[in-house]
Amino acid sequence: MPEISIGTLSKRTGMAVSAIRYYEEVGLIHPNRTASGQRRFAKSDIRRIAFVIATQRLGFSLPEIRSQLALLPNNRTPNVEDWSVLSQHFQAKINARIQDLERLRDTLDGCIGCGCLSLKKCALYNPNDIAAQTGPGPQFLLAKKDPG
Amino acid sequence: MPEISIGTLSKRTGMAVSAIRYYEEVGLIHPNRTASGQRRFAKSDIRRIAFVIATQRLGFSLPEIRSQLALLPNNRTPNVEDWSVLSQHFQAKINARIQDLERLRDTLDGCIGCGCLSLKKCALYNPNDIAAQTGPGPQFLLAKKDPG
DNA sequence: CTAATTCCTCAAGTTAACTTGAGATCAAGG
DNA sequence: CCTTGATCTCAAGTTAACTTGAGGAATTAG
Repeated sequence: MPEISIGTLSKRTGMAVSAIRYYEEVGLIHPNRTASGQRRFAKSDIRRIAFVIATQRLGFSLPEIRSQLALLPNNRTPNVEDWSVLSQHFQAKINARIQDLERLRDTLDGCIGCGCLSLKKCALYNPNDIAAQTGPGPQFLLAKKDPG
Repeated sequence: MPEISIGTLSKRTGMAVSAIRYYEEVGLIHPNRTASGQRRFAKSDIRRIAFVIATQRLGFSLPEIRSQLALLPNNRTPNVEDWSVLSQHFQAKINARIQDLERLRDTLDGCIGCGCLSLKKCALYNPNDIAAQTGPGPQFLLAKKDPG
C-alpha cells in the first residue's frame, strides 16, 4: 500500500497543505518521512483528516480531537471497528449537545412569556449556576468547555 | 432612573470592564458619557449584556448579535415585547441548530454500520455537498457560517 | 538535462474577542 | 485636602487555528 504525499492528501481532503503540516505539529497525524525529508501519509490518514473536519464542525478543539484519535491503534491501520468506537463516542457528544440546546430552548419558552432574560434568575443566561463561581471575567464564558 | 457606572455594570453581569468597553467599541452597547467622559449605562444594558452572553453560548459572533440587537428600539428603554421579538428569533436559531445536529447524528448512525466516514460519500464529513465548491482551503470549513 | 512543480523549515502575519499595561484623570471617604 | 480606588485612552499582548512568505532543496515532466 503506497503512501501519499502531502499534496495528494490535501487534494483528497480539501484541507490546505499548510493546515496538514499544522495538524502534524499539534499531533493529529503522524506521517513518515522519505530519505530526503518529505512527508508520506497512509491512505487511512484521509479518513483521519475527515474525522478532524467532522468533529471540528461540532465545536471540538484540536486537543480534544487529538485525545479522541488517540483511541485508534497506532501499530496498524485502523479498521471499521476502530472507527466505530470513535463514532459512538462522537454520537454521545452530539446527543449531549442536542439536549443542551433543547434545555435552552425550553427555558426560553418560559422566558418569552414572563419577560425574563434578566440575570441570575434566567437559566438561559446562567445555565449551570455559573454565577456561584469565584471571580467575574472571561472564565464566566470560557468555563463552558467540556474536554474529554 | 439613575444610570450606572461601568464598574457596577461589570459586577451585575460578571462581564469584565475591559470586555464592556470592547462591546461599546464594536457597537453592542451605546452608553452616555458624563461631563468628564465617564461611561454611564442604562439599567436595561444589564439585560443587553445578558443577551450577548446567552447568544454567544450558542455560537453567534458579535456582529451577528449586534444585528439582532439592532431590532430593539433606540429611542426608549426596550420593554418585554421588544425582547420577546429577539427571543423568538433566537428560538428559531436554536431549533435550526438542533435539527443540524440531529441530521448529523442520524447520518452517523448509518456510518457506524457501514464503516463510512470516508470522504465525499459521507454526509457527516460533507454535510451540504461542499465538495462541489471552487477551491480547497479554509473556506471549506469556514463556509459553514450562517449570518443573519 | 533543464524547467516547472512540489516540498521543506522557520518566522511572522491573521481574525475574533478580549486582556493587560502605561500614564493620566476623576470621584469618594476620612 | 489628600489619598485611594475607579475610570479614561491608546497601544500592545493573548489564544486558536491557521495562512503567508522567504529562501532553499527535491521531484517530475518534457
